[in-house]
Amino acid sequence: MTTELLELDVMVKETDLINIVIVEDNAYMRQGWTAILEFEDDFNVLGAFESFEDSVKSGLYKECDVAIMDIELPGMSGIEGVRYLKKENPDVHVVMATVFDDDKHVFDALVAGAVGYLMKKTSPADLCDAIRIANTGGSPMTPEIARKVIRSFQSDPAKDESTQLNERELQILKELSSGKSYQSIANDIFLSVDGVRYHIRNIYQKMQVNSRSEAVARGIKDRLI
Amino acid sequence: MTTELLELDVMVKETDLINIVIVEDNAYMRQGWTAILEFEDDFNVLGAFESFEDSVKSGLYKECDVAIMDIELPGMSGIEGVRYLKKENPDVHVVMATVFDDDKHVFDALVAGAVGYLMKKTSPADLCDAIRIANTGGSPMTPEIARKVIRSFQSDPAKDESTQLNERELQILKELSSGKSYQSIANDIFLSVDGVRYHIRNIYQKMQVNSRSEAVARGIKDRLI
DNA sequence: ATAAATACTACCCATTCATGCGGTGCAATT
DNA sequence: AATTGCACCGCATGAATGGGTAGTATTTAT
Repeated sequence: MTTELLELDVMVKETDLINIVIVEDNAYMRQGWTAILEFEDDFNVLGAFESFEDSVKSGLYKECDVAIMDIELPGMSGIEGVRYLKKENPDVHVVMATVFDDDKHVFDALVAGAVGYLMKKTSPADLCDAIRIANTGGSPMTPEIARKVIRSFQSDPAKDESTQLNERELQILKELSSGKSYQSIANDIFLSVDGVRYHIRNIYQKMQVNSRSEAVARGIKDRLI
Repeated sequence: MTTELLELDVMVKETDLINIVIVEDNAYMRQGWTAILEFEDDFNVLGAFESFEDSVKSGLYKECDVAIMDIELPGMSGIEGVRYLKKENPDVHVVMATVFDDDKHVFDALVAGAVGYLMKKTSPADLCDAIRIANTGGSPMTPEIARKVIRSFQSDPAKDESTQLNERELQILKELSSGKSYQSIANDIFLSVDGVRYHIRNIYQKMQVNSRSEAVARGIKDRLI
């Protein structure tokens, strides 16, 4: 009777439509995506949340096919979210959609279990395509991101000089590891604080990190210190 | 004539009086010390400066017997200052007078070349005594500081459990080394951000450091990570 | 000779950190 | 039953950090 009809209805939806969950803290972005995706005939937006925690509470993941997730979220980050999802609802295809395109974020996300990685500036059409790709087992990503991924497989020892720290940077990295403040380092090596910052930026970029402690940890592990 | 008299005058001063340079950025403290020391018959305050750089520019160190120096200074720190002085004017006896009493600051100062180490709360009388002690080749320091110094010689491997990181702390130290923010760590180990902070405080205290990168560096070197 | 590249210097701004202080709940001790 | 110690939570604040952007002087390349 009624229940059977309802069940049938659900069945049809589940098999025909791609069920989507959106997690994005920016309200404009979230609503924009929701509107775009709702407009597609083969999409069904189950819910849109501003934090990963909220999305979990909704319990929607068990019927979700594809999740679009921001990395920068209040509370648990998108990357932590993916990790969590891979344990609890491993069937959900998670696509990261963020503003970060540095190697670390990309790889962290992919390692954590994301199947795709988009930039937020991706066009609506591409976003939709990405979801369809993810749903059918593919890995949507921009060419730039793809390049990064590819590079990670080839030429592991292909460390060109652009990833090597020069004398100055090495010196500063050592100072960093000793816990000195920028100001102290500047005094030690006769540079302005901003001069020190200039080198530190470069160090972080070369080492693909974004904090002092990461740089120190990596530096020690790579025997640079 | 006049010049000879002047020279004689200087000679007398140099042999009779203890020539002192003060480096302390806090104006109240600086003026207070100056007043206290000027009041003593055997002291001669050559100058009082708010930064080490200023004190160097004055050129007074070449006739200075004892320098009282703060650690926390704008620009070059007191510890860096001592290091500098030990090269340029090694005959100056530097006494650190600061608010820090943690092992690291104490040892850094002493290693850098300071002969004494006082707390700022030291009484005027003790301060004067300290200067006389320093001038005659002694090492003035409070009993607490002395204890720290002594401890550094005895029982190097006497690491009681109070300096060992427990399970929780070790776990957090590892997270710290990976560059995660407090918030991320909190999510990872199911604690509040302030709970994480609580442990980090303890870690820093046990490891005698006061920054994330120092903790990471030490942790790796001590094979805790 | 002019255009890049390099090594800084300088500001700005939001976030993160370090740290002090007080408070809560719980378990072992006395 | 009262006390103490420990793990943790919250709040507040100032300093340090990271990232963006832009400008300058000196080399180096073209």
